[in-house]
Amino acid sequence: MTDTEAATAPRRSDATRHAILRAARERFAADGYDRATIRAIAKDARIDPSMVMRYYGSKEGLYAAALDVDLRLPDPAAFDPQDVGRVLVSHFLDLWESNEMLSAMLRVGATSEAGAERMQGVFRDQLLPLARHMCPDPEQAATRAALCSSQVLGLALTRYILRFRPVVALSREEIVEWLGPTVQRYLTAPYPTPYP
Amino acid sequence: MTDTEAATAPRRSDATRHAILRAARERFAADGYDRATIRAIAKDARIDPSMVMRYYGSKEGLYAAALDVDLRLPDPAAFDPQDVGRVLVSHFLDLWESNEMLSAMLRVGATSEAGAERMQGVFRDQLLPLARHMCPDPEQAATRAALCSSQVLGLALTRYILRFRPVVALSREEIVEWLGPTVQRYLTAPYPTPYP
DNA sequence: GGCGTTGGCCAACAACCGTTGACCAACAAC
DNA sequence: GTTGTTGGTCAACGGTTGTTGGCCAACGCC
Repeated sequence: MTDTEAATAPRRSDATRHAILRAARERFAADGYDRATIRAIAKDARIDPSMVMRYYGSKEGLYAAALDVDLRLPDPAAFDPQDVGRVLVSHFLDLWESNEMLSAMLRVGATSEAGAERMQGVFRDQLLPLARHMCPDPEQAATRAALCSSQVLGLALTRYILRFRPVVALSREEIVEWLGPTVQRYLTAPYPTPYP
Repeated sequence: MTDTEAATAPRRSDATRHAILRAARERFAADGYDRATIRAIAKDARIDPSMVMRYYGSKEGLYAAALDVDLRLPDPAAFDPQDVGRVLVSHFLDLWESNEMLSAMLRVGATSEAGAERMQGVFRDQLLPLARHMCPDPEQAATRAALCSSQVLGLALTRYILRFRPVVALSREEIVEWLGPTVQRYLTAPYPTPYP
């Protein structure tokens, strides 16, 4: 620490910090904001609850640190614009199943005001630029991006949170086949409902 | 009560019971299961918290009584099968905006296991029969009904819970125009994606 | 060796939760 | 007028939560 904000030599406590974050994501994803207690998170990370406070200040602070989400959306130049629907749905499925962060974010978003606002930010900042590149009229980009998120989040909600049986039973390919065209239409269809 | 389970003459306490239920629905819708405390609900209903326990046994019991949801889905014979998408989306919009029960159910469903199971039941029991009437292959009815709910609940989530700005800004007609065809396809399209 | 910093545990606090049971006013029945 | 029922309040219990502060062991530096 003698250095003035230099390359931050790795501290011994970094492992603990990381363990706390990992446990916090798991608990937030499984239990939501209220039921995910600091005590339970600390027990998972095998440290004392007071350590969580010391490293992250408060429960709110821990939540903010744990759910720093990057959707890692693909580059619009990397695929055929006519495939954007399938590509996106497939990507979100990957995201949701490889990482507990999104489930955590969704559960907390449905639980607390702060969580909802953070979620707004994530989808606005990351999905909107892609929508701007894909849709015919840039003025509609926000609306179209939001429509996409309504379907994608609806899938996540029914599949990972509410666990509707038929949605859980769907295979990855079936989901892409069903939702891909929907997302495609929301992003690229010339105007509301120009098909039968 | 002297009568053996007869027409139940209206008691004086019925008003209180009803006030409790109304307050409970509001609180569950606004705060979710955990944050909707019995004390707060009782204060809204202007009675003592212990009355809630007396009338509904426990918080779980209150929740079960407050969220006895009837989707009142329209009769399949009452509209053109080609319009089922728009009819359903429009109906769900009505439902969501006329009543706080659905918001409450969604928030609690995202919060607690019991809430999620109740929600499964509601959509399975009430949406599935309609799907059976509408879709080509009855074997797929469950899947198609679940896909519909994924889109409808995704809309409700982003509009009423997370309050994504562009979704909130959409007018009723725009929503019907955008989501109607999606729901229509999920219910009646002959097979996954038989269009470009 | 002495000593400050770091990483950690322990015990407690104040607040709030669901829940309980004792108590009370009003009213109807007899 | 007594008595039983109904609708309601009040005060408390036991448990859990986020949060705080004091104490302790290990290590690096001089």
